[in-house]
Amino acid sequence: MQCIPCTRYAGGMQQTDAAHARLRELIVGGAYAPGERLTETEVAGVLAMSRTPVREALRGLEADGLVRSADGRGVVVTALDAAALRDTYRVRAALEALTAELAAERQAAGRIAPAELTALEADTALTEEATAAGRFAEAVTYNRRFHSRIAALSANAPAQAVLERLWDQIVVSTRASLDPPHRPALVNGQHRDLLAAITEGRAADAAGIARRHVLDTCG
Amino acid sequence: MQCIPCTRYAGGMQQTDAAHARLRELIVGGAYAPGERLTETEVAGVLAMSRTPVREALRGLEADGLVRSADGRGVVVTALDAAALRDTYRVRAALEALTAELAAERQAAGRIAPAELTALEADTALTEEATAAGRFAEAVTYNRRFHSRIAALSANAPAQAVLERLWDQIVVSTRASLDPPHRPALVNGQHRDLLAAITEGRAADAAGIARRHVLDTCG
DNA sequence: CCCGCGGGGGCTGCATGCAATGCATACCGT
DNA sequence: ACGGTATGCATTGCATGCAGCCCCCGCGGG
Repeated sequence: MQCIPCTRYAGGMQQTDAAHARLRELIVGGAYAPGERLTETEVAGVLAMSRTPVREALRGLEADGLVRSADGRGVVVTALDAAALRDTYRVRAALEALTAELAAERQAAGRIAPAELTALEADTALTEEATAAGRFAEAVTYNRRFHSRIAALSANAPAQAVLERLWDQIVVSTRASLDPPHRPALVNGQHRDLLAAITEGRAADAAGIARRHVLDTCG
Repeated sequence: MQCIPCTRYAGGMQQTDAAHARLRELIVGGAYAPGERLTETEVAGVLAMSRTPVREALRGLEADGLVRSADGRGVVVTALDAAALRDTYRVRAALEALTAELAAERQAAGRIAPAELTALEADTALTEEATAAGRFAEAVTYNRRFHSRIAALSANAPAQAVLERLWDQIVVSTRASLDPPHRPALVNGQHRDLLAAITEGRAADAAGIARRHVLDTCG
């Protein structure tokens, strides 16, 4: 269960937040399949808390697009159909283009620490290794980290937040078909290209490569 | 109090949804100023319901980015500073470019009813009229409707949803300074250009114009 | 006069009770 | 045997009670 960049796991961590985080992990991790139904009562039992925080957590997941309300009958894990998935990929492509562009601009302006780029390179290498070794689950994790890191380098919080949510939704709805990565060589090559464009501060190139990359992985 | 395209005001409308919708109107409408503090108890009193639905509504508004949790002391209406506002505008620019591009593509494919384009033209004209007559609040309303309509024409639900949220946030944080529209002539001219690009199915042009338009209105 | 400290109040967070709703099922009449 | 209806159950939505926390204010000591 890849512990995704859990935003602010520190501080409050009330039961509602705990329930939200836990359920998110379960859904994104595939423990609950798309289409599966969750009732507050049942979840409350599983998480050993009362229905109130569970209820709020479910509403939060609904706002995240991970579940849909079943109109008074609990919630259902969101299953994006092909069309919705394509729409989502398009939004992601637009935003990854933006974050890549911004990251490249910041690099050109000397506002990015070299260690950040090194880490990015490391993720690229790890993704390639895992792919080559057939450890696909691991590759997916590194892949996501690569993209998340670029989003972080853009220093654009709203874009970052939206992208995280989109990524979650995509993971859930493509889990069934994602195990064999589509074209590993293409993907990894594009990662290299993108990394190079950012490193060299070529903003427009970075944007174009990122967009193309996302749309290529789409279907 | 511009009655924004209230999504699905029909059907369920439980107290939680009512509270969410009502509070959103109040915040976006400016009745609650950025930085203002809201407590569940107080809101529950004002809306004449118990704290439970209010509590959920506040969480929903937080997910919408309209309020921020004051860590146990209620919530505070979000006030975006200049940097955050610029980041938000950049995300909006990327997404408006996407929706304009998609709308133009759909038009080129003959998938858009002429009446839709007529309505778009009408909004443009109304915006111009209101601007010329100095009725700025009205102009803002038509302006938003113009952009929302294009988003709808893109037939991309995720993009549409994100854009609505961004727009709300921007309205709240720019209300103080928005009353005098920045460069009316420029804005209206860009609307015409965008409308033309979409009508003629020039997708790439539409994307570029939309992006430029949003970034120009930014600051 | 300033600083530390303790009590009180307000507010949240959670649990639980209650009523309403919608569905499934079983029963009864034909 | 079949259709319609009534009943029971599962489950939500909301209200309220209770405990904990934090902040503020006032008081006493230095």
